[in-house]
Amino acid sequence: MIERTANLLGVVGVMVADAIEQTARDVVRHAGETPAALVVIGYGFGPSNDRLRRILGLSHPGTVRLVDRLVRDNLVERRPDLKDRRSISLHLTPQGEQAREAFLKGRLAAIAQVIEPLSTAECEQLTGLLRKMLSSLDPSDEQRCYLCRLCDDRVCTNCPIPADFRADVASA
Amino acid sequence: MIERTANLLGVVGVMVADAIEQTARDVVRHAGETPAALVVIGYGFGPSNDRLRRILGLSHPGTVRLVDRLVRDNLVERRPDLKDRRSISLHLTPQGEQAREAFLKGRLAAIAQVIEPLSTAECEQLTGLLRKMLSSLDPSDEQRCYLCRLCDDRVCTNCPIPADFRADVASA
DNA sequence: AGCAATTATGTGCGCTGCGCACATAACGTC
DNA sequence: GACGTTATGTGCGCAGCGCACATAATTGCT
Repeated sequence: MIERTANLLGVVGVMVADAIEQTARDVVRHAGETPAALVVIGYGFGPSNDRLRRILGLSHPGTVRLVDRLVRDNLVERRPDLKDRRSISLHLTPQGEQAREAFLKGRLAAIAQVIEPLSTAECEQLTGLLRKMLSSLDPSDEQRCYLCRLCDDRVCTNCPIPADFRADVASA
Repeated sequence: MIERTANLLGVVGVMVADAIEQTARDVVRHAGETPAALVVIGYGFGPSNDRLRRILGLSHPGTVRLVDRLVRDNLVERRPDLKDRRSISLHLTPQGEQAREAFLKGRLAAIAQVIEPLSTAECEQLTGLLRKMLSSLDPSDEQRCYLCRLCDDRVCTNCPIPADFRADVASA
């Protein structure tokens, strides 16, 4: 019965998402895609407004206002893009780096609480199943970026769905 | 490394939650706790505003407005509570029943797509792991209700976290 | 070089979902 | 029958987001 499995995964999925959002509210004091923006900008490749927009799946004005919030909170700064004076380049402030670290750490801790009852062997089992689910997806590049928008790259080794914006990190 | 497992679960959890919310937007045309309200009211025990508020974890005014939306859309009706004339009793209209069915079906379908690459044996494995995670939780009754707020009771057999509001269904 | 089409950013405006403070009606208790 | 409690409903405002529009810089075409 795949339906029973799906139902349980639905409960756990929502539980995990709730825990992550709660962490975001506690640490970043913002909801929606704002914490994801913090994570993505934190990769340090200095994305433009439009690049960020595509990764987060937001409208253009929504992204502008999102960045406004982060700038107002001294978490992000807009730098001029020297190669294209229309564009801006988004970078984290030291406070932003700190907030990003705290959020990612809180995120992992919140999720770890859910898996805590599992034994080490069961964790390995679960890892295998999750990897299989993720690697079997056939999303476009943009969708992959969207999925990875909250991912903690420090612990994401051998990622089953490498988002292509990671490539920009190297070139930054 | 529990952290790598946690990170992957974070990605899948958000993916599942996103898929469920997308279904809600498509079918119910509302976001937030509105689809959950439809599911909970659909149990048919005629919850009061306050009962619903506690299950969904919303403020009282937020719940009133939520019900306003559902009433405006002809999905829910407020009936007088004969035993307590302060209270109201929330029930789905035929349209509401239909919307609830469509949402729950869409939810299962969306999640099933994520599990689809797994074999039958792997599904069983996953079910066991999910059940262990859920049954090991130590939430209060209210938290349990909150977790089950989107659950499809038609396929939830031998629930690891039985929400106590289910008991009201029998007495309704 | 010059001018149109494209691209990137920012602004007014409104919508949805939600919480706080407050008001009102019914219940229970003494 | 008066008072505290409980249940519902109402202004009001805020966060997050999208649409339509405006403006500036780049690209491409001739």
